[in-house]
Amino acid sequence: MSTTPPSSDLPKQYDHAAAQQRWYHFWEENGYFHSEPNPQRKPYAIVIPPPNVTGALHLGHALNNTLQDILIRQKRMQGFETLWMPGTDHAGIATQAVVERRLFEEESTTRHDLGRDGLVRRIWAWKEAYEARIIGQLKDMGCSCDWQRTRFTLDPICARAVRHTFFSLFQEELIYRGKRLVNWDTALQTAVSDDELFHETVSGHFWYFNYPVIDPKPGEPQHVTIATTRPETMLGDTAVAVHPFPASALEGIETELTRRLAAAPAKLQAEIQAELAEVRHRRRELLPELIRLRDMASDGRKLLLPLVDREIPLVADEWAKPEMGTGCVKITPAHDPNDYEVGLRRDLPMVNILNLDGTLNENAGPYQGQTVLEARENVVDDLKKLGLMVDIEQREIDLAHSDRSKTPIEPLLTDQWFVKMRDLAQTAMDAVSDGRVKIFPPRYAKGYHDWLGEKRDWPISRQLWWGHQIPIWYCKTATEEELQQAFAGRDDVVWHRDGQYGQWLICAQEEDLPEDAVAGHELVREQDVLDTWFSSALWPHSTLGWPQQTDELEYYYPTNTLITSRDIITLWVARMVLAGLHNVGEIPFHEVYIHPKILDGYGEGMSKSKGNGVDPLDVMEKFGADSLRFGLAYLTTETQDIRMPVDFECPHCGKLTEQTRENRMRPRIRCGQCGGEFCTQWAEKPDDKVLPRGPVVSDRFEVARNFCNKLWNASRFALMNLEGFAPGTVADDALLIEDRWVLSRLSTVTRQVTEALDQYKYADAARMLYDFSWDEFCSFYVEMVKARLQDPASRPVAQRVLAHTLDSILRLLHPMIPFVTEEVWQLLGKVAPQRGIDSVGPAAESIMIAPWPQCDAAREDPQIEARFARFQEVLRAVREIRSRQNVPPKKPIEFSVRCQPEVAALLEPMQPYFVTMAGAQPIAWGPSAEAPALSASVTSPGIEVFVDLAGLIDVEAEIARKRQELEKLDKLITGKKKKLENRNFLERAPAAVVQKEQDALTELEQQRLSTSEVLANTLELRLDRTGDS
RNA sequence: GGGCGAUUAGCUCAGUUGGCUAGAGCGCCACGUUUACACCGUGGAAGUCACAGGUUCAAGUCCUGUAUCGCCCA
Repeated sequence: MSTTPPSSDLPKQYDHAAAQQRWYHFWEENGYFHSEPNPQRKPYAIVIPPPNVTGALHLGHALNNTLQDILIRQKRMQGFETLWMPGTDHAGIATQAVVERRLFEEESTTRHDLGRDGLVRRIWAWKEAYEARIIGQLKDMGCSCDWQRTRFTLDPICARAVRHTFFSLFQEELIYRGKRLVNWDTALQTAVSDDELFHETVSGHFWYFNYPVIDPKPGEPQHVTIATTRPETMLGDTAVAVHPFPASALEGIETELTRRLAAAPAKLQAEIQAELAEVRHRRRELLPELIRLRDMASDGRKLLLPLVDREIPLVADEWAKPEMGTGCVKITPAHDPNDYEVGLRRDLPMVNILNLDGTLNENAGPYQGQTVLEARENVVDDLKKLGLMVDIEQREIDLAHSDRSKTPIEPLLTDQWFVKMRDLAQTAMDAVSDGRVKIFPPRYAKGYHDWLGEKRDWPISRQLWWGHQIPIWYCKTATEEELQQAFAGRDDVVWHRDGQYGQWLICAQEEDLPEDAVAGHELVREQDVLDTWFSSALWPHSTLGWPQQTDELEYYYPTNTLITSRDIITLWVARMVLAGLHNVGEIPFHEVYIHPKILDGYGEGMSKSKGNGVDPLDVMEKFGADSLRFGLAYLTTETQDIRMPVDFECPHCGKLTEQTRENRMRPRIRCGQCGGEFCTQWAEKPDDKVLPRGPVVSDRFEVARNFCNKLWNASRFALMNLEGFAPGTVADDALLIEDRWVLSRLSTVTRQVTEALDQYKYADAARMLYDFSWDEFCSFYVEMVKARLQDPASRPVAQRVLAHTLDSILRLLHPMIPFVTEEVWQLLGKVAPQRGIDSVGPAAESIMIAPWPQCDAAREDPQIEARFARFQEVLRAVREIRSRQNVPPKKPIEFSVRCQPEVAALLEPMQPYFVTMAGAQPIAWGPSAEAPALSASVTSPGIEVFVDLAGLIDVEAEIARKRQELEKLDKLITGKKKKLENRNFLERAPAAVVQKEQDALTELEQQRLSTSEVLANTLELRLDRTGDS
């Protein structure tokens, strides 16, 4: 058992660092995080979205994991057998890229120097380091993951699941090998994905060339003119396209522009006007030519591709834009994404002219061996010599570059592996549309359906070394009989014929095949690895042991909830659903909660590359893990992303410097207050790095920090006043008003918080608990119970209710702020180990495993709550007058309240509390209560409060006040009257609403009457006084 | 270009099925160390609910359009 400081000597400020250390170990050592299948209880399971081992966790991860831990801790307290399955993701390309970059920067080594095994070893070392760091961060945050079950997407258990999945998909012929245009990085010689590109505008040229027409008919043109920014690609042209309906296309554009012109603001009109003129010009001058070409295309006319002298067709396709260039476009299907689509549509040959290193191959004829740029120059020269070049324009070109090598990307047609999505996608769509998988907020289901609905085949191969190597062996020479013989009696090897290359594709389910597995033939292993998402798609069942039918799989699957961010709904969530359905025959989770994104002060997403990120460790160091968690939960609303302006905190003087777009990438910053310099995450040079680091923080966590501290101090008060605590139940008639009230509110809040968390309304739950703890428990209950705690007669009941209420508040808050609640729970356990008011029992040895509070409808008392509301209203009025009139806090005052008898009846029992909480003594209640001659007043619906301040009143202040009030009342009364004079309103609005408005008007008029009376009195008094002096 | 979301106090955000005399925290102003808390207490000031139309007895809330910002997809 860990030690806690004696309760008599608690610090005024909660020491988060000490508590975090103490209690995380305590929980872990007691095995509270671990879960085993237990038929006695219902399971509740969450699988973590495995963080990349690329780097440390950022604030987005902190949010994601906080929300999961809140649910897991709540469900654990609710008695479920809860499993939070942790782990990390190998993140193929990202991790390999990071390690390769490091190697190059630090050792000037490339992956080719190290070789495949060498590189993979280095990446494993990186993974070990970062996995440890990530898990450390999650532990710092208090995450209650079952660490004994930690998985990694590349570990043997996950690898086996990947092999089995690949095998069965291959066996079912849902995996195939095919061509695909990829973004080829010629420097690194790998394909890169779309999100690893950046676009840069470079200055280039637009060349116009003529392609001769073969055997033109009389009246037909001798040439077709095309334009291109990449002349060398003409060597791979397999067609020239012209629009199939140029007339209607141009007409459509003109109509659209005319419409836009009419609607456009003045400043845009000139631009549209110019476009319109251009289109009209084209309709007159160019259209007849385009129609002629279109007719030639449908007549099957061919062109002669210069330089390589290949016959290519003229085709009609909508990709040719009649409003652009010459209206004709060359088609290079193997080297342009749009042309590739045209090639598929028009069934054109695809001629690849590039080697993997970026030089031209044998299909480029005389240009073979030249680089792209050399070929470009030569092609242009040669076309010029042939007299086929008609024009050159200077032009800005948007060029895709590889983020990793910073070199231009070449689109390249290569062999890739694919998963057929038609049927798999449908199963995943059905699971959501028939409600087996529910997505929250529901609007995100649209993107899920739209994306899956395209049913595009999933390219799963990557030209990398870090990942699951595809379990395929090629064999060109064996016959089918030889394969059957070699693998006789084995059901873990299947093969299909690859017609395109005349070879066998052999897939092995469990074990790698030796090169000589087929006697007399060589097997060659596929070098590519699988897309990372292929392994993460299996995460919910692979982590539970699939393909083995483990107890865990049986018990926890399907898991309950998946919590993730919206950018991977398609990449990950959709694929988990279809993989789960395919492999296990069951959805992977019942509900998906999509949480907000964290943005910076400018509304931009936080990212490493932008330099606007916040490190959760900085937040935890300054504010504590509880504050980080509560702050994030408090901000997690349904529709809003979380905007978080951030500051650099000067390590010398503590002064904050706002982080701006200008300074956020700087390696060093000078503090505006003390002039001291500090370094940032961008520091790389030694003379920057020696400076102390300035953490990036956000004051948005102050609310949470203050709240934790408030809770700590209220607990401190309770602990200090629970001395001599005697456990015992409390009979209803022993409860005082404030007890009944706080118990009533506690029950309501318990119900509302439970409901809010069930619907992933984290912010609502956090706000309700914040408001209840601070505004009701601290500001009222604790204040009101103080006197009773001094009196031996009333002390025991007060102690019991106080201990019980604090106990419940702690439990309700525990999922959000686990450390401070455990700290207090342990302290409370020392002074009140047995507690409860309905029944007395021992407190759980840890709040983590204490039962979740139940609401108790019998305690909910509208009468008491109404009484309290009135009390608070009057108390506020008295305090307002005191403050307005500058009456010293300790000076006793007297007041009277004019109100209906039933309101007076509600207020009367509260009399002693006015004395203790506002230093004010009521002297009269009810309809006949009169305003003293000299008074300050506050008027609110149904209640007028007068404070007798004879001789002390600041008359001018009251007069000004009353005049202002009258003005406001007059405005409201006019509005209400107008409404009530409106016949339509009286006739059409529901009677209850009309009545409500009528009552409100009566009330306002009453308030006005009273206020003007007081004003008149005061004015009279001022005259008297003036007369006196 | 398509889809989704946002726009409410100086800042960051709440605001249920239309019924609102629009709320909170921070910041600001005034007062205050009363036996848990200055990471506090009490009170106050502060809003053309982005803009323009429309529906309705009634619009912060519903509809249409515009502007600005963000995210996703091409």
